[in-house]
Amino acid sequence: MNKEIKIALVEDDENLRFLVAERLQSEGYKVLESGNGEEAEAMIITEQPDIVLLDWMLPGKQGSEVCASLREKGFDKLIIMMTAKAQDIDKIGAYNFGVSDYITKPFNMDVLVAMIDSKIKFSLNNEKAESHKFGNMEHLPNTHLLIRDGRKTELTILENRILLYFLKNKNKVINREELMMEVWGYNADVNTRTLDMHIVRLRKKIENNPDSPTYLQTVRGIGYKFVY
Amino acid sequence: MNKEIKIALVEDDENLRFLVAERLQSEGYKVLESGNGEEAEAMIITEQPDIVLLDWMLPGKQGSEVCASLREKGFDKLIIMMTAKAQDIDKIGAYNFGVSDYITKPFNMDVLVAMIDSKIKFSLNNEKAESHKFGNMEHLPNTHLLIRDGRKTELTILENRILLYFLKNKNKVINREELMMEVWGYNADVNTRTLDMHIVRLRKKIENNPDSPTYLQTVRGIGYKFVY
DNA sequence: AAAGCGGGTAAAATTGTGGTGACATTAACA
DNA sequence: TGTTAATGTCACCACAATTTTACCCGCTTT
Repeated sequence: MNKEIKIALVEDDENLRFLVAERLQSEGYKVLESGNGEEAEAMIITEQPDIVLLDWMLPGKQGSEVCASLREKGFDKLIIMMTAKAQDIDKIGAYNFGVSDYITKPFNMDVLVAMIDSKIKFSLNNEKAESHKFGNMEHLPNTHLLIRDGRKTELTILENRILLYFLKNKNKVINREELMMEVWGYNADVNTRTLDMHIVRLRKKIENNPDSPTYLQTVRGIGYKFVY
Repeated sequence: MNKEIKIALVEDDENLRFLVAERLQSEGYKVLESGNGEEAEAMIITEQPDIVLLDWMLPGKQGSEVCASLREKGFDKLIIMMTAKAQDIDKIGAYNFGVSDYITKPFNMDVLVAMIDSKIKFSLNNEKAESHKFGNMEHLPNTHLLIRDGRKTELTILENRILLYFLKNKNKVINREELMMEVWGYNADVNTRTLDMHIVRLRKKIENNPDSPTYLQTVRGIGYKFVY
């Protein structure tokens, strides 16, 4: 390993924390431990670890708060949420807090390590997290954020997915079918109006003047295209 | 089928794999099989199949890892995840690993085939990014755009279709019937004036001086021809 | 229990495209 | 040069595609 990777582990259950920390250390990572939200936050800001493993249920301060707070303070590395119930995350809208990914407890240690390895490789390759700029905006798909002149707007999961697809296919006319396939998958059971609705909502977030869109343009009779 | 479509099938359950592979082959696809994540990865990178069918639960390396790893290595084709539990995918955040779509096991073979067909249809369409140049103009049929010295003009569906047809038959005299057939199909119930009208509108966009067309010329008594 | 959020839908409002008739212009040929 | 048929142009309108408004539902948090 050519660079020491720091991982912050925020978990109040000491047994679990010990287990995870030991395993991660044995994998060659440097582990920073904390069992408390407030403390963790300060530590993370000063230490700037490459990955944060964050428990969802923390005494005092909720994981979501810690996460949102870190993002506020400009922390842009990976945050992996650890949660008890599988369904929680999406329901909770965790991505809106800036969570990059999550793993459900109880988890297999191998899976966790694999996940981290893969994330690390990715973020090292890309140095910075993936990001697309257009006009005075910047889209950070990993954090579901849209930055306009420094001000942040949160995107929902669907908005994020739609925008990302457009950005990957800029200037190309995308028909509704294709877009729906991309967003809802093959078993799309939503009607076309719904897609249009999401376009409207997205426009409100990305367009300087949503009434006359400059980026996300309609192509009458076909679908839309993203121009920049 | 004008092009051989390659599908990589990564599944450790040999019975299932055999069934799927056989069906896909009978549909005319070339199938590359693998029951192991590591091996599959190498194969996919070298073979570059058009679609990867990837089991989520693999011995050794998780499907998610394989997927993420493939994406890192620049593999940008479709990856369809096959998973046991319906809820898993969204919960797991599979899209973050680069999964394009998923199908839940047990699945109906017909559904799988339909899904693949439909996916293929799009990804093949996407490959062609044609462009036709004439004079100081450039026509991008996929974007419905006409670029004249860097300035863009939008084309409507019909304009785009008509222009494309002319460009594919440059210097050839096209009679009205043929053109109407091309644009409105065989049950065209529009009158001839309508076609002329579209020619006029198109000329306004493509001709430097629409009053005396140089590209889209009239062939009195027959129809039109596109000269360049 | 109530409020807030994401996301889906129906229905009304709006808009742009394309079709048409009426008329002008042109080209061909006597 | 006059006649005629073919083509060009204009202004208008219908209609379908799209946008907007307003609402519902399920879920979560307080």
